[in-house]
Amino acid sequence: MKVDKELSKGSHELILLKLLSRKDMYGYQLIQEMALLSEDVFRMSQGSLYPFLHALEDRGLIDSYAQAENGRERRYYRLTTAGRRALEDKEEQWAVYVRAMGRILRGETT
Amino acid sequence: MKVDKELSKGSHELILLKLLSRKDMYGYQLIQEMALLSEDVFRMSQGSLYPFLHALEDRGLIDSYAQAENGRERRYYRLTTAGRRALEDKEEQWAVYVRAMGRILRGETT
DNA sequence: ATTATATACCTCTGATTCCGATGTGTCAAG
DNA sequence: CTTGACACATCGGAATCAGAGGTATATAAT
Repeated sequence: MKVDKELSKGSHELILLKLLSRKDMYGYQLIQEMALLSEDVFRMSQGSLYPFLHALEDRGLIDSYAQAENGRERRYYRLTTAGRRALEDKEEQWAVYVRAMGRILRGETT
Repeated sequence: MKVDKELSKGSHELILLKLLSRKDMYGYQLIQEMALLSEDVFRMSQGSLYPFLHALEDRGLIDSYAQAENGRERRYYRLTTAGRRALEDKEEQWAVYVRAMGRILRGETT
């Protein structure tokens, strides 16, 4: 099942930072892993991914290095220290967000 | 705590439909209830809300009626049958979305 | 050989979503 | 008689994202 993109939008940063926190990855690979892990709920397009990665790099949350593998040039992205901090922050925000939605959906008064 | 708006964006439709499924409400009231129930995690601005409500009305998910209360004119919004269906759909999508994010954050291979 | 497919990178443009700023007017409290 | 909470609304800009398009290589199929 695919959810409306308005929902999955906005979680891209958290997802990418999280994936990169486990191992360095290149763009194409990030798209595949994201789809695999989420069971196809998150399918980020290349047109979204690459500008996004460049922006994260500009903000200093990730950096990158080129590496040739079986003749193909790949650009690997790696989480920086600032990126690791940003990830922690995002994960906490995610938890807060989910709890808040839970309260609304269950209709609790507190 | 307030989460980055990129996260809370996209949940507006689900939240509004859910609130209206419990009782008819007017715009200002929706903003207040949303903030109260979410403990200030979701603070929708008027500049977002009213165009949003009009759009939901155009799509037939809600309708509205004016009602005067202590001299003040209020426009109450009410969920339609189509709106109720949309809400069910959105709630299911929300569950799918949260599960998928959970898998990614926990790093499960399946 | 050649064609198709998967891999791998990238940019540009438009659509959509949302918020801040701004505007109108009412009511109650000081 | 002014300030602040209430209540409605529009407009313009900022940000996010996907689709369409472009380049190029490796491999499998025909």
